[in-house]
Amino acid sequence: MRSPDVSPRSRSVTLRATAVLGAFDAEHRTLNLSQLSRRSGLPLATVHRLAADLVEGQLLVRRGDGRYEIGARLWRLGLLAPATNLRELALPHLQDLVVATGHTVHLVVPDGAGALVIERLSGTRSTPTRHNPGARLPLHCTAVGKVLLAFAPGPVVEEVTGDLRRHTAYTVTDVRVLHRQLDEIRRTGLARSAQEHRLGVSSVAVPVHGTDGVTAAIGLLASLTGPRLTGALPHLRAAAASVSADLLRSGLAAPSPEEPPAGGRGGDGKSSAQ
Amino acid sequence: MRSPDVSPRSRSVTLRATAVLGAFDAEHRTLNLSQLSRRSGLPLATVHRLAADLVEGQLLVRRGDGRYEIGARLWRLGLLAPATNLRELALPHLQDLVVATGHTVHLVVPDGAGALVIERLSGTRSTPTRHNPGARLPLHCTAVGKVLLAFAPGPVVEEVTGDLRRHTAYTVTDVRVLHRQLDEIRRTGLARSAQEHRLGVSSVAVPVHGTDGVTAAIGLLASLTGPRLTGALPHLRAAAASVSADLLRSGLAAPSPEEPPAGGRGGDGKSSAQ
DNA sequence: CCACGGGTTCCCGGTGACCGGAAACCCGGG
DNA sequence: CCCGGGTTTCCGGTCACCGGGAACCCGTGG
Repeated sequence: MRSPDVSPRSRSVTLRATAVLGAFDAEHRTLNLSQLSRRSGLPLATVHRLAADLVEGQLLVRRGDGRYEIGARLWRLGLLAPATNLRELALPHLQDLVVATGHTVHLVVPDGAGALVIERLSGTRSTPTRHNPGARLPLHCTAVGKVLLAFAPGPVVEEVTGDLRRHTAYTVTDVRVLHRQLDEIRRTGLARSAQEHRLGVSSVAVPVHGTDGVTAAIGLLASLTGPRLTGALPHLRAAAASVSADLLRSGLAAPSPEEPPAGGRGGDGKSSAQ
Repeated sequence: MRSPDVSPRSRSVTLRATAVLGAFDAEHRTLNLSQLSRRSGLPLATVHRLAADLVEGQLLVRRGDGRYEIGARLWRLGLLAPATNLRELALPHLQDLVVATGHTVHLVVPDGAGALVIERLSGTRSTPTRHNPGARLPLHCTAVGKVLLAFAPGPVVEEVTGDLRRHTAYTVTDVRVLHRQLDEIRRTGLARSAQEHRLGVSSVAVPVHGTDGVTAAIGLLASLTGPRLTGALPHLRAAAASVSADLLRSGLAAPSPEEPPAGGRGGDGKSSAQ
C-alpha cells in the first residue's frame, strides 16, 4: 500500500490504461508518446497502442503536434464525481464570502491522510494564490487540514501524527501540541494556522457538517501584509453554516435519485444525454 | 462513423472500459452493477470484471451500498484538461462580473457542434440557474452559442444550420435570419438571445479572443422578470477584455512548459506528485 | 552531403488474459 | 416457504494483447 509505483506488473489491460492516464499530473498536462511511456513505466509499443485506444474513447486527445492531453470527455466524466455536488452547492456562499472579506477561500474534503481542495476562490485583488482545485494539502499544518483532522477517524489521525513533516519553522511537529490544538478546535469549531505551511501565509478554517459528521472544511487565507483575518470570522462561520444547511437540506450522500420504478420492459438500456 | 451506439462491437478492452465509464451521466451519477451493465450494453459478468478493475485503478469507487460512482482520482485527472486552464484564468473576472451585475454568468468553449459550459456562476440571489459546468448548449439559440457560431469554421456552421431545432416559439429556425444575426455579431461583437432556448430567459454574450481567434464566449443570463441586461453590457465587455488579455498574456494553447532539457540519463521516469 | 539521435509508427508470432454463459449465492418481500 | 432481482464466482476456448525490433521521419550538426 505504500508503493509509489502505480504500474509494476499490472495484469489487467484496464490497469495499464489507468497507468497511462496516471502519467499526467499538474506539472505534466501534455505529454508526447515517449514521455507517456517513461512516466507510465510501460513499453513504447504498448503505450502507443493504449494511448490510441484512449484517444478513440475520447479520454485523451492528440494535438496537432503529436502530444497527448486530457480530453473533454474525461473532464466531463470527472465532473460527475461527488465532489462536484458539494462544489455546486457551496459555490454561491463561497462567493459571498470572498466578496464580504476579500480573502482567498478554500473548500476542502478529507481524502485519505490529506485534504483535497474542491474549490478555491479569490478576488481579482487579494490573491496570494496557490493550490488550485485538485491539489492536496497536508492535514497537520493548514487550518482546513486541522479541522478535518480534529474530526477524522482514529486510523487517519494516527497516520498523520506518525509523520508530522516540517514545512516551515512554524510547523507544529510535537504530537502533544497538535493534540491540544485539535481539542481546542473541537471545542471552538475554529482552526488556525500561522505560517505553518507557507511562510507569510496565515489561515483560519471552520467545519462543514453533513449528514454524517464533518464532511468538509472552509478556510480563509491571508498574507501577513494584508488585512487581518479576525474581522472575517463572522462571515466565515455564517458561510459554513449556510453550506451545512444546504448540504443537509439537499440530503447529499443520501440515496440519490433512485432509478424510476421501471415498469415496462427492460427499460434502462440507453436514453439520456447530459 | 455515424453510429450513435458507443459500444456495439468494441474490440479493445480499453474501449469497453470507456463504455463502462460512459454509462455515467448527469442524471446517473451513481449506478449499481446491473444498471452499469444495461447502460453500457456489456454483459453482466464482463462489466463486473471491468468495474472491479476500474475501482482498483481508482477511477471508480464502490460505495457501501454496492453502487459505483466516479472516483476522486478521475475527478482530479479531469481537472488536468485544458478547460481548467481557461477556467482558472477567467474565474476572478467572472466573479467580478457577477458581483457587478447580479446576473448569472456562463463561460463556454466550442465543442464540436455545441457549446461546452466551462463555468457557471450566479449570486446567492438572482439564479434562474441551470446548465452546470460540463453541460452542452446548442449553438443556434443561445447568446454564447451564437458568438461561437459567428466565428466557427465552415463545416461546423453547415452542420448547425442544417438542423435548426426549435426549442421555444422564439427559436430562430430560418437560416437566412440566423446568418444575418451572425453578421451582426461579427460586426458588433455582441450576441443576444431572447427566450430562444428557454421561455422566460434572455441572454447576451461576447467573444473571448485567444491566440488563434475566438476561443470562448462569456454570457449573462436574466429572467424576464428581473433587472434588464442592457445595463450590464459594459461590465460584460470589460470582463471579456480582461479574460482575453490574461489569455494572450499567459500564452495559453501555446507550446506549454516544454520538457526541461533533460541532461543526464533517461531522466523522466517517475517524479512529481500533484 | 551524410551520420546521428530522438521520436513515432508498424509488424508479427506466441500465449496468457479476457470473455461471457451459466450456476450458485444473497436477501428482502409476500 | 418460494420468488425475483441483484451480485458473485467459475471455467475452458480463443482471440486480442503484448512488446521486441525494425523501419520511418525529421531536425541538427559535423
